[in-house]
Amino acid sequence: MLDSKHMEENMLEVKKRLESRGAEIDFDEFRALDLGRKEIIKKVEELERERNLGSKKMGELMRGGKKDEAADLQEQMRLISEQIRDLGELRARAEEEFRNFMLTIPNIPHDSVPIGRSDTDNLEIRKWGEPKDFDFEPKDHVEIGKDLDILDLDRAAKITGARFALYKGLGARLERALVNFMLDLHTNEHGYTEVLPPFMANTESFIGTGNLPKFEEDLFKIEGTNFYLIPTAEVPVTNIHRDEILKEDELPIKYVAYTPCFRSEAGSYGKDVKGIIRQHQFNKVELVKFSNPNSSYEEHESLTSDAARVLELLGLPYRVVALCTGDMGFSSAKTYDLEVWVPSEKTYREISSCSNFEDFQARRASIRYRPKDGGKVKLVHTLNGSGLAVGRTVIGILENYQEADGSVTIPEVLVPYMGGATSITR
RNA sequence: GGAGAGGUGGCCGAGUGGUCGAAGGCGCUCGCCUGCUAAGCGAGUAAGGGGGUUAUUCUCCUUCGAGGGUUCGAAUCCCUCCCUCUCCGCCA
Repeated sequence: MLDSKHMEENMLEVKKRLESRGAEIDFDEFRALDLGRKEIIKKVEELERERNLGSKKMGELMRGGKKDEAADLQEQMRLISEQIRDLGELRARAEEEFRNFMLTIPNIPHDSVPIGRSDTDNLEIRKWGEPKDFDFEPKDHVEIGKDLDILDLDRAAKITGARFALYKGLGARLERALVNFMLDLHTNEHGYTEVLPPFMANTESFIGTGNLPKFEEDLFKIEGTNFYLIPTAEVPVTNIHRDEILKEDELPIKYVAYTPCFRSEAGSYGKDVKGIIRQHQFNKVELVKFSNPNSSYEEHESLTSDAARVLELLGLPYRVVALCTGDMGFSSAKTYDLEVWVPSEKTYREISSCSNFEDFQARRASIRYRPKDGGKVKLVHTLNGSGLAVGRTVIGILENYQEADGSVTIPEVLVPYMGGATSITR
């Protein structure tokens, strides 16, 4: 959520920046809702003040035993109370309307974000590693998985449906090995604290991160509750500190969490239907930071390189891309995507998305900190990034490490996590 | 699932209809004292919103788990819901 005061005072600027990401906001409506709300607040508060004064007087009269005077006053007060009740309802409605409006406005892109409309306008920042030259035609991960009997998509479809996976043998082991490898790396070497959150969260949490109210169709809802399956650990982990005031000394707080992620993938029919690129359920290790606003962009850089380090240690070629204004997520002020090389497609595919939300989520979720110098409490900045999406890392390994004989070599760092296995063979 | 207790400021905790945004303690900030540390003494210390200045100050309103109700007036009484704890039952 944006700061409504800032919006009011910099309307043209904000409008321009939002348009750069393709968001058309009706500022006339904003103004009308905001002014209407303030006007009614003023009226109600004036009446409430009268009521408070009257009540105080009433207390004095009662204690002084002046019953007649008290009776007169009581009648007046009754009228005021009625008005407060009526206007109070209007006020509640006006404030809710205003808030609902504000909740649908996306974040303002940071200055450094390239302007553009779609992913074709994204900016490549850097590349790491050399895509391998195969002296045979590389297979895609579906074929590899089938041939090695480690990935069974047909049976997953039988069990549940399309866009689900069944891993088998060393395939299942590889998924688990990656989760453990990533968690160990981020906790031991990058200073993150491991958390294991609930895999469902309530409406408030989803509003906090910006997934609700606008994107309900992307989520799986649990019938008969106000719980949704999490589409990313970002939701439960960011909400760890919802409605809290942190100490400045505690910042930055850095969490890493493994969770499965559940996405309805509404609107992506026919897209990435093959293999395990796009699933209704997938595993992810997520990095989340709560940062001092002064240093959130440094934290963003380091978070991105923490995620990239996983790819480097696994020896997977990747590139870093700065998303353009038109391609960024709703809540983000700036996003880098990490993209891993996929030999069968001869292209890079997203494997991690690292974002700085500035105070957008913090304002929605009321996550603040008390400055050391004793000033007013301030909103923190929140950040997160995949470190990494596990299923897509499996794709990267299967395809980049495949051999002419159909086997797949296990990257050295993973061997201890694979029970000593150095390759997957038929 | 059954029975009971409870949710109050950054934290703990008192408070059963008006004098309560709320005692006391802890923590924190500043000052004093002190060879260092600790202790001691004094003062200050909730958040959100509206108005006014916009630099500080000022002023008003709201908030005692959430939402309704009773009342001239609710932290306090009533109802519903959420959550926590204890005991019993069941269960991974």
